[in-house]
Amino acid sequence: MNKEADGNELMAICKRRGFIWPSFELYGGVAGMFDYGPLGCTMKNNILEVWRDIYKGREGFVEIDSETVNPAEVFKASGHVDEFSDYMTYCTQCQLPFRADHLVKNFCENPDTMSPAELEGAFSEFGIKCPECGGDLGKVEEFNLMFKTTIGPGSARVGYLRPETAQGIFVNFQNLYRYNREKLPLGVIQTGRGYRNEISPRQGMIRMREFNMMEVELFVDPHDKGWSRFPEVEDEELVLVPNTGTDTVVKTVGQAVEEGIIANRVLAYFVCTTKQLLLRLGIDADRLRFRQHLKDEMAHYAADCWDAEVLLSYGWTEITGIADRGCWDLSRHSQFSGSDLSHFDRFDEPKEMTFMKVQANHRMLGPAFKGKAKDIAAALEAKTPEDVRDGKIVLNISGEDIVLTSEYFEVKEVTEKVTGERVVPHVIEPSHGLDRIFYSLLEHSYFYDEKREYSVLRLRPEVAPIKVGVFPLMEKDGLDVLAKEIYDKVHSTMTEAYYDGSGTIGKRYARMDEIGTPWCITVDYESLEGPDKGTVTIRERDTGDQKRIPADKAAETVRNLVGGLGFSDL
RNA sequence: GCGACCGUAGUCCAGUGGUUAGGACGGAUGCUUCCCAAGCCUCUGACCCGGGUUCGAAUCCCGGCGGUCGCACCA
Repeated sequence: MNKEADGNELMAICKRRGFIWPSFELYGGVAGMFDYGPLGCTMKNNILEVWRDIYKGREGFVEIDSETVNPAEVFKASGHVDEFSDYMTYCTQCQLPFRADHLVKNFCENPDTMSPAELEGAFSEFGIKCPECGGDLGKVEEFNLMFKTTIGPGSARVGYLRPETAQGIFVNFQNLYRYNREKLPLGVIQTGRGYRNEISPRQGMIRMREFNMMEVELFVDPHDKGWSRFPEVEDEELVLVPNTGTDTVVKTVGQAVEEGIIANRVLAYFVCTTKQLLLRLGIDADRLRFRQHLKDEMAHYAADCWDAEVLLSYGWTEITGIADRGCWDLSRHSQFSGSDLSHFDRFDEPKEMTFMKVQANHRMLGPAFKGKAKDIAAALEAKTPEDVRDGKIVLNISGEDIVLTSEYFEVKEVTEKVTGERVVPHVIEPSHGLDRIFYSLLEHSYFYDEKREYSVLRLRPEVAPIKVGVFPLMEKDGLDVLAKEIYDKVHSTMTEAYYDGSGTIGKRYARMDEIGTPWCITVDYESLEGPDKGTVTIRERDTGDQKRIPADKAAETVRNLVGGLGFSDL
């Protein structure tokens, strides 16, 4: 066993010590589902708090919490219903799976609109066989990566469990925009579960059917993709794998933008923010890189996308994606809902704008069209000079084509004072897979200590579920009384402590090392009498070094250490 | 979804038709002034589920569920 984590040994610790448990083991288990045990739950919360500290604390973004079950309309607009739903068939002979609509492509007009029965009909009508072995094709089945359900009794209202939390933010854009007093940039964060009905989940916690996300949606002015704090990170280095090749390059954030490797400053800033977050959590810098999505790899909504990848026992694995989703989401929701989801971009000073405009001639329209004149005039003025053909404009008013000749309108130059324009905000999305980050931290902090002959999790104090073990050297002679007093003072939901008086002292240290507890406090006989009366020892996990500190300062000391104070500065 | 392999205490392994399923580690308890998984006592705890064959099944057969790996699928 070496420094690189052995996935099995690590998973054994996780299961044994209560980080994660495969779900429903009592009933045989379900692949791709895991429960967080007490230690895992605490550690997961700690990761969330660090993420919140950066996005809500440092950047001042706002947090919401939206529904996990969404009506179908949401995912029709987002594109997930179409993109995540395929008709599949299997060859009855060689069992290979095929997209049913692809097989009938050469025979039918609109294969993607056909029902399963129509597709099966087409197989027999056109004699379509398995392209691999020529065998008969089986039944056509819909395979959708989203979990489907119904909302309310009956099956009238179709709903889906969200495959990402992002849509909850997009559908609340108007509320959030007003909350932010109609200003951009507008940063919104949300954490919660997403669901994908994976065909065959593998790789443990890496591909889960129900998973936790920490998503950030930053709405920016499409004309301004800068970021005010950009200068702070300009000189920080990033390990990048651009999609122009397969080479890894090291560039500063500033260089990456200047050389056009990363599309814009705001995207680059959040690539860098992601690096800061991951390193602060305890990802090994040598096993972290940012890889740009290939053009054909990009999700249907993404304009540019960088993945934070970490090296795990499974290979390079995506744990965070930072995407520029452009105006896709808001445009689509605007189109499907009929609501205006734009931002009014006020110019610094109003512009005098001169342009050609179609103006209705009300004097002629009124007598000619009577009651319809008002609608016609409005429709007419919505047209542009380019709509004039052969001196005429054709309008369609409630299904009726109306041809207007030039006496009913005038194309003239007008000068207007324009104070701003409506734009659909672009979205920068750093989306973090919480479970994947959680697992990566365990792998990167896993260390087999040759001297001690057991495994140690070198977790950063901020994420370690238990901050300090509190032990009496022996559970008698009043040592246990003092140790329990100290435990009571130190232990809180933010600074979890663990009292242990059983077995030998070495065994207790080992137990704490194995779950990543950074420090242990031990009450010994010197604590009770002699020159060191009133002091206790505190031991550092990674070095085994010990110092004596006053017992009544234990709680304060632990808080300071968690806050970043060095052990050697005690 | 297909194929191969696999399924025994919390964990790792033994048992391959026949008494009460055995060990190690772990966990609990007690003793020893016990600072790095020390020793000793005692205790705890398992044959994935269902059916079949058999006098008798953890063991053989069938089915299911689950796992690992490969293929396929997927971010």
